[in-house]
This record gives sequence, C-alpha cells and structure tokens, in this order.
Amino acid sequence: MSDTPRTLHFIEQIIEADNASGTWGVWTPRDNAADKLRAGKPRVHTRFPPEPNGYLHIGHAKSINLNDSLARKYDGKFNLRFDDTNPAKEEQEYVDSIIRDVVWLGGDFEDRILYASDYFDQMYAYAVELVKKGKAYVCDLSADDVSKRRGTPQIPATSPFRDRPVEESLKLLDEMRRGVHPDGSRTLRAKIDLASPNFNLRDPVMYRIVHETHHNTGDAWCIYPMYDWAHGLEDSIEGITHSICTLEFENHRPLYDWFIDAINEGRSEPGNPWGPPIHHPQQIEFAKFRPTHTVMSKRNLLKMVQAGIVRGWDDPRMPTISGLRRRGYTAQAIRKLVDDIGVTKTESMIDLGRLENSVRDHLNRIAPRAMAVLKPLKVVITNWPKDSSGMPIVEELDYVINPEDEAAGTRKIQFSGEIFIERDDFMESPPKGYFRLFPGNEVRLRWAYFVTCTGVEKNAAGEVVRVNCTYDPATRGGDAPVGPDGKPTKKVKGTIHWVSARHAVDAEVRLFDRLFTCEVPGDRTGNYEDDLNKNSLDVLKGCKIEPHVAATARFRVSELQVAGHAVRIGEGDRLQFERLGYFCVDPDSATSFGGAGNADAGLVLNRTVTLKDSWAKESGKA
RNA sequence: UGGGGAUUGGUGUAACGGUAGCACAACUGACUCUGGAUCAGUUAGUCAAGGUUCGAAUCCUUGAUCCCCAGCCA
Repeated sequence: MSDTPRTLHFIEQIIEADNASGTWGVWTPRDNAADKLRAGKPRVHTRFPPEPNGYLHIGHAKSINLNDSLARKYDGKFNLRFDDTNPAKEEQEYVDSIIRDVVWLGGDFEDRILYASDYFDQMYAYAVELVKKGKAYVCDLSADDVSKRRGTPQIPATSPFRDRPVEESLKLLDEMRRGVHPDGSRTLRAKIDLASPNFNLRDPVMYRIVHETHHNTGDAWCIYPMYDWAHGLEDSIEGITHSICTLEFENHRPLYDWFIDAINEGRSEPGNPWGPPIHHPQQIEFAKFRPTHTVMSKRNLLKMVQAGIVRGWDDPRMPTISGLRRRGYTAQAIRKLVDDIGVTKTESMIDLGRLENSVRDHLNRIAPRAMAVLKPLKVVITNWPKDSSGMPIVEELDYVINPEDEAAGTRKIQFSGEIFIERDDFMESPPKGYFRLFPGNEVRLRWAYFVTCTGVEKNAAGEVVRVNCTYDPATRGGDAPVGPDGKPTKKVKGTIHWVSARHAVDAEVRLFDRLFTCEVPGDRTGNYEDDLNKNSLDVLKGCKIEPHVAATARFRVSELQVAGHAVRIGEGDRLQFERLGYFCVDPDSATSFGGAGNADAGLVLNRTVTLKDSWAKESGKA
C-alpha cells in the first residue's frame, strides 16, 4: 500500500531468504488463471485465521494488511480461515461480519474462505496416530485437578494417567468421540514434558469434550481440538508457508513445531504405516499495536456492547472495522495507517490522533465539498435586492467541488438575502486574533460575497438571534474587486461558510469524541469504566445543510458474491463540510436516503473527523 | 521466583561494526476564497554502566524497565 519504497521489514527479509534458498518450493500450474501466473515462482502462502467470536478491530487490520500484502508482493496466496475450534464462543453472525470486513479492507483471498472445522476428521486421524506412537494419552483428571497439578516453574506437573496403555487410550478416545463421556470428564493430552519451564509443554490438552452444536459442523462432533493442536495442522493442510501470528504466541512455537514433528516421526521411513511426512510451516511472531483512548480486546468490546455503553459492534466510536466504516473511515486510510506503523517485535502505542490524521489525509483528496451549518445563526443582508413581489431574489453561484481535485469541477449553489452561519463564526465582542464576523467587520461568505456586520438583534434573554449585514455587489463569487493596477482593492482575513435560509434542509448530525478520557483506560484503577468519556456522543438536530447534499448523499449497500457467500457491505457517502470536517451518511437515515430508519429520521450524518483547527487550539490556550 | 520476548527524538520506524536517517506530531515562516490543504525551515533520540575495537545503536558482560506464559480460550 505504501507509495514510497522502504527497507524490508523482518518478515519480508525472512521470506526473501526463503525464496532465495528455495525453502518452500515453487507454485505449480493448476486449473485457474491466477495459479498459471504464479507457476514456477517461489511459494509464499499466508493466511488470516480469526476465531469467529467477535467483530474484527483495527488491530486485526494490521494482520490482514500484513498477510494480504505479503501474498500480493510475492505473487503468493492469502487464505481467510476461520479458526473455529470452540463452538461455545462462536457464531455465524461473527463469521459473516468477518468476511464482510476482510472483503471491505481489500483482502484478496480469491475463493478461499476456509474453516478449521472442515479438517476435524484429518485432525482426529493424526491424534489417533500420536496415541499409537505413544505420544498422547487420555487423561481422566478434571480441569480443576489438572490446574492443581500444574506445578510451578520449579515443581513439575503430574498426571496419574500418563502411562496408560496405548490400547486403553485408543478405546477411551473413541468413546469420547462417540459421546460416551460427559463434558469435562476426560481430555486427550500430548505426552511432552511435565517439568518444562514453558508451561505450554507440560502435557497440553489436545481434545476436550464439549457437547455443543457447532456453527459449521453441527452435532457431528462432541470433542473439539485445542488451539495448539489444531493450528499447525490447519496451516499444514493448507500448505501455508509463513504462519504469522502475534507475540503472545511465541511461547507456543515449540508446541507448534512439536506436534508436526511428532506426526512426522517415522514418516520418512519407506513402508511406514502413516504415509509421507506432512508440510511443516514456519511460525513467525510480530507485535500488535495499541491505539490510545480505547479498549481493544474482544472481551472488553463485547462487554461494552452488552452493557449498552455503545449501540453495537458497529457504533461509530468503536475501534472495530465495522465501527470505523460506519464512522466514515475509508479502507485505504486504515491500510495506510497500519502500513505506516510497520512490522516489528516491539509493542507500540499509537496515538488515536494518528488514525484521525490518516482519514483526514485520504478524505481531503477524495471528498466533495459542501456547506452545512451545525449551530445556526440567522443573518439578514439588508441591502440585498428584492423582486417585484418583494421577495429577496435568488442567485446561482459557482461552487468548486474539490479544490484538491480539479477534475471534480464545479456545481451551482443558491444564494439569497437570508442565510444561516455558524454561531461560532459571530462574536459581539471578539478576542484578539478573531477574524470572523463581528460588528463593523467584513468577511467573505465562501464562494459568495463579502459582507459587513452592521448590527444585531437580541431576544429577551440577551442572546443574539439575528445578525444584520450589508453585502458588496462588487465581490460576487467571493472574489475581491480588482483595481486598475490589477491588484485587489480590499482584502478580508476571514472566510466563513453559510447556507441559504430559504433553501436549507434540516438534518441530524452526530458528533463523536473518544470513548475514554485517558490514553490507557483502566490504567489507574484497573477498571476501564472509570475512564469512560460521558460525552463521547453529541447529537445535533436541526442542522442546516445545502439542498444539494440532501438531494445526492446516500447510504449505499453493495451486494457481492464472494467465494459463494452473499456479502452485503453498507457505506455512507462521504463529504467535507467546509471548515467543519468530514461527514458521512449514517444507516439510521430514512429509507429515502438509503438508510434503514423511518421517514421521520430524515438525513442522519456522522462526523468522521474534524478539520485541523489551529484557531481552536490557539484560543483554547489563551 | 522459572521460561519466552522487547528497549533508537513526543510517537512510530530505519541504520544488520563505518556520517544516527525517514515519517507523523510540535513549532517558525511563506502562500491561500476552508484558521483546511500545500511549500520551506526548526526543535528533538541510541535504557544504564563497564568491556572488545582504529571505530559500537549494532559485538561481549552486568544491571534496569516493560510485555507474554501456570484455560479443558484463541
């Protein structure tokens, strides 16, 4: 995704060394065109293996980007594989959301949406093989007892069933598989090293009994493989070359290798009963990153959804992919960010502001401009011409759609004698350095005219309810008049945005702030709820927007067919309201705007991110 | 306390025994019909202490700090 060349990160270095030495062989032509193009090139095959027990978040985007980018860069393959080995936590809803998010992020898995659960038969056969080789046994200890007997770094673990005869273990494993035994009564364990300082090697559980319906295999199984047993086999079966995971699995790598080595033991001998050796991929670990001001674990995200702190997994304040999408983030901005962060073994803390910068950057280039007034203040232009019936005339002016993109062109915008401006853009007695509208001051109305404030009208409470101005007809289009010397005859410091009162359309606008008030929620008290930002959502009604926005901006749903799955991805049109920030249409909008809300909902807009505002910063300091 | 990792400006990341560089942020200035964008510039760093070497971010020793591991979760 990166446009500037950079040095290779450590995983790319490993891959290039492997490619140079021919570690993983080359692709052979198969039936599809992509395979024919790959033929003869060194094999690079990555995968993204989420458990479908929650929605994907920005951290997953880094992994998706990494694995997908490597496959693209080295003309390899990238699999989407569900690591669905625990029916107690997994749901179809999560499978669907993950497919949607990976597709949206541009992960190119072609037709390969795969399920670990599709390999259960093969895994079971391998397990029987390990029992027969004396490398695994059925253990009758309860979970509690295993825990009590786990030992300490100095004291080894114990199990009285370690030396159970192979035949007995085989019989019991078969019974476990057939549903003879209740949940938790027995496990299949690998016979490795009860004294290992790495607790993962103290005879880890390979299978546990769980009588539960699985979203993919239904009731076919009542024993389910554990992560360590399953994961390397999944990679092996799929021919994965580089099995990339996060740092916390470093302690599991010896186990990853042990299981495959155990299966391969004896398999290279001619005439062995097991068959040829199986593929042994390489596990490589990289560091996750942590954005500030949010929680990231699926566990905590789920808690916030369940506790109603947010409206759902796709709440625009959530760090989930679906939340960011609803907020108005683009997939490109997300991928650019995770690409910029880099790939290392150092855990990093990324300021949330960096995420905001990356969308700003992208949206600045692509978002059409429009005007909206969030907190309206009426302005009457007292010298504006009226028609024969006494109504203020309406003029059509040219509006540049995107100054960053000349090809976007211009459109027409209506202007008349009564407009709304932002309350913040007027002050009766302004502080030093304020160059918006105040009595006696002249400002430019964007793409329209220069106006000078001549007075205000107040209500009984003393609040300004109307501002009177005069306009300068010589400034039509917002251009300063030019004198005979070719130079502008006057200049104004401020340009403010506006919406014609007669043409304005009402909309609801939702403003978001960070979910938490400190960088690391729960850091002080151990409970992230103590750091919740009570004001993370601000809903403004009666915002005034250009009719052009109401006429064109929509929430759009695309229906795709991906690898046999129907995938629906909804995205709101994105735009910039000048001087305010980037906004997108929310699915809560009425159906006439493409949303799912009722007719009264009208148009609902989310603010993705503000524009940078050096005045707010400066005046905040004073 | 045992094992596994990590440590370079505010943040992220390069430099793989030979000039500590890049990006973001911050700050200055220029420009500007968005107090945006753009352009130019400035500030600022090798966890510590020893050692090896002509030369150390890099190699060695000792220490410090942070992260992960005792689920029948992944």
